Amino acid sequence: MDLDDRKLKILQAVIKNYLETGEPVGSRTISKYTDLNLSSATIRNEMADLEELGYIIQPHTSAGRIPTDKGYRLYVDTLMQEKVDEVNNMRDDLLEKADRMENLLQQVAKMLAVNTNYATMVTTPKYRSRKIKFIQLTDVDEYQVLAVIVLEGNIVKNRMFRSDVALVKEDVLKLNLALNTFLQGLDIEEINIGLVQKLKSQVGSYQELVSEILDAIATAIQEEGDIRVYTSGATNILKYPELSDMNKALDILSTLENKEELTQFVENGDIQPDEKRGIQVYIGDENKVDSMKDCSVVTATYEIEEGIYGKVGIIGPKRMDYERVVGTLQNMMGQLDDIFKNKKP
Amino acid sequence: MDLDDRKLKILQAVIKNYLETGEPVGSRTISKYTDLNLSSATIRNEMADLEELGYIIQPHTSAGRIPTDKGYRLYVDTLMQEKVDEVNNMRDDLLEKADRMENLLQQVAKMLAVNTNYATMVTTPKYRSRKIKFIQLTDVDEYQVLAVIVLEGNIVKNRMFRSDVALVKEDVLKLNLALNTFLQGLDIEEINIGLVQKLKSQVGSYQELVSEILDAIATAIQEEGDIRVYTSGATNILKYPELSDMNKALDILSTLENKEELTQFVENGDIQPDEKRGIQVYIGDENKVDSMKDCSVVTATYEIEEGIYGKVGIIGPKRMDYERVVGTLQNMMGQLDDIFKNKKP
DNA sequence: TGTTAGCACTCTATAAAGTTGAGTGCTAAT
DNA sequence: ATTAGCACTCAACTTTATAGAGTGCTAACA
Repeated sequence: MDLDDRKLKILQAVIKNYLETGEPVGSRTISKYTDLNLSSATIRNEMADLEELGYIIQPHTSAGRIPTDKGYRLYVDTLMQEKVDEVNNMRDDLLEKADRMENLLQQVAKMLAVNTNYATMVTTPKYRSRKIKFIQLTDVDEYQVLAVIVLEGNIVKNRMFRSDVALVKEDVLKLNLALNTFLQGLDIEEINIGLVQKLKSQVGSYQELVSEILDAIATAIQEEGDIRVYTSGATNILKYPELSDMNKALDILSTLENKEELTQFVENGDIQPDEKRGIQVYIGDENKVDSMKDCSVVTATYEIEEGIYGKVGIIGPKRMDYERVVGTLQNMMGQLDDIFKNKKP
Repeated sequence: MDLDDRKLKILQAVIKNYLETGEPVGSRTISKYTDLNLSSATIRNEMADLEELGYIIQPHTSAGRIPTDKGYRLYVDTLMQEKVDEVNNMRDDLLEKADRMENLLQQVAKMLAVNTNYATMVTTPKYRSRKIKFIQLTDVDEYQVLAVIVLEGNIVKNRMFRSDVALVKEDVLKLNLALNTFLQGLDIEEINIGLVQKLKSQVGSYQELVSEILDAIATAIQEEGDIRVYTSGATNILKYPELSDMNKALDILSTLENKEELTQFVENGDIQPDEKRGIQVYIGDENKVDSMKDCSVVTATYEIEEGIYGKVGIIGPKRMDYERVVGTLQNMMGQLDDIFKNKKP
C-alpha cells in the first residue's frame, strides 16, 4: 500500500483540522472540508489505510482520527507550508527595551510567548573559551576595592572586596598591574598553582586579597560557561486542555521553572544553521526531556559570532500551529541576526 | 453571646483539623479529637454558635464546618502557637552559594519553597536615594569603552560603549575626570540640562559618547530604584486541590510569573519590625492582589540597613500551616540578619 | 440548667442504568 | 473505484438510585 497523492491530501486535511479544533476528526468533516469531492465512505476507506500505515489513530473505536507522532512528523517535514509571519518588526521594540544581552534575551522570550501563546525559552549563548581580557581594580574607599573583570567577548563581571588592612592607593595600582601582567589573555585552565604562587610572592601584604580576587575570577569564568535559560509564558501551557491535566501540567511547569533540564536542547541539538536557520522540531517522544513527551518543542539557533550560539525554543501541545511557530521563529532569528550584526549590546 | 474559653478551644480544634485535612470538620471528629470530653451533640450546639458569630461556616447544609477568613484571622492573631522551626541552619548553605545579593535572594526564595512546599517570593530591597559614588571609564579597544558606574551602597553597573571615532587613551582619562568632577555625589534628580550642557562643552568631539553614558547612568539609577522580585516553587500551588482549579491556578501562576503585582506587598506593608520581625499575614480577601483572594500570603521584612528593606513572602492556600510558616520565616529573617550584619556580599 | 442520646432530615458524592450522537466498518448497488 | 445505507460501538451526558456523613431538634437526664 502506498502513500498516493490523495492519501497525503486527506492526511493533511485531518492534521490541519485537528490542529485547529483539538477534537478527533471524522470522515464526514473531511468530505466536506476538502475540495476532493469524495464521499465520507471513500474517506473512511482511505483513513483506514492511513491508520494502518501509522499516520493517524483512533483514540477509541468509534471516534474520529487524530495524528500520531509519525503523522505530525510527515506533516512538519513535507506537508506544511510555513506561514509568512505577520509579526511586524519586533526589532525596534527589542532594541529599545534591551540595552544588555541579558535583558534582550529575556525580551525575546517574552515577545515570543505573547505572540504565539505558547511557553517559550531562550538560552544564553554558549561560549567556547573564556579568556581574561583585562582586570581593573579601583579603590572604593579605605577598606574596599572593586574588581571589574572583562572576559573575551566583552563579558563584564564585577565584585566588591573588603580588605582587613587599610588600602594604599599606589598599592592598588601596583596590584592592578601585577594581576594584568600575569593573567591577561589566560584561560581558566591556564591558571595553575605555580602561577598563583609567583603572583602572590609579588604582592606583599595583600596576599589574602589576591586570593579572593582569583577566586572571584574563577567563579566569574565558570559562571559564564554555564548556560542560563530564560522562560516566559509558562502558564500558557494551562490553556491547552490536553496538557492542563494536573500531573502533566505540574511536570511541565516544574521543568520550565527549574530550567536545568532545558539546557539539554542546547547540548543535543545538531548545529545546522542551514537555510532553515537551524530550526528543529521535536514531536512528543522525540523529546529527550521526559516531562515533555506530551509536548512538541520547536527550537531555533541564533549565532552571535562563529561558534557562539544559543537556542530559542517554543513549547506547546503536539497540535501546535507549526506553520505559524516556524514562521515566527524564522522572523525572530532574522531580527536577532540584524541586531547582532550591527551589534550594539 | 460570648466567645468563652470552650468555644475558643473548639474553634481552635476545628481550624487545626481543617488545616491538616482540608475537609470540612464534623462535630463527632471534634468530640473525639479534643480532650474536652463533650459529646458531639454539645459540640454541635457550640459550633452553631460559632457559625452565628461568623468564625466558621458550612459549605452546604449537611456538611461539617470550615473556617471563615474571620476565623483564620482570630487563629493567626491569638490561637496559634508558632512552631519552633526545625529548619536547621540554612545560613551556611546560603553563604556558600550566594556571593552576590541577587543570588542570595534567589537562594532564599528557593530554600523557602523547598522547605515549606508553598510558593515563595523575595523582593530586592527598596532604596531611598541613588547617588553616584564614582564612574570609571576604561578603554577596551580602539573603538570600545567600558563604563563602570558605582552607586551609593556599592551597587555596580557596567556597560560597554562603541565610539564612532577612534579613541585616544589620554582623552578617555580626561573624560573620566570630567565625568567624575561633574557627577560625583549627585542624585538623578540633580542631573539637569544645564549641567549636561556644561559637561558637554568640555569634552570636544566625544559629545555623543557622553550622551550615551549619561543615558546609561540614568537607566542604571532608575533600574536600581525598581524593585525586582524573585519567585520560586510557583508550581507548588498546583499541589493544593482547592487552588488547582484551572482558572484559579492560571490566575495565581500568571501573577507569580509576571511579578509586577507582587511589588504591592512592598509598597503597602506597614513597616513594623516589631518583636515579630514585621511578619504580616494576609488572609483571602485581605489580599490587595486580586488573583490571590483565594490564598493566604505571609510576608516578612528584612532590613539591610536602617530604612533599606525588602520583603519575603510565602503564598499558599488559606489553610496553610501558619504556625510552621511563621516559624520558618522568623528563622530565615534571623539568618538574613546575621548575614547582613557581618555583611560580606 | 447544661449535657446528651436519639432520630428525622438534608445534601453531597458515588455508583448504576439509560440515552444520545458522532463515527466507524461492512455490504451491496452504481 | 465509488458511494449509499445500515448495523454497530463507544464516550459523554443525563437520570435515577444509594450510601453516608453531618446536622438540628426534642426529650430525657444529672
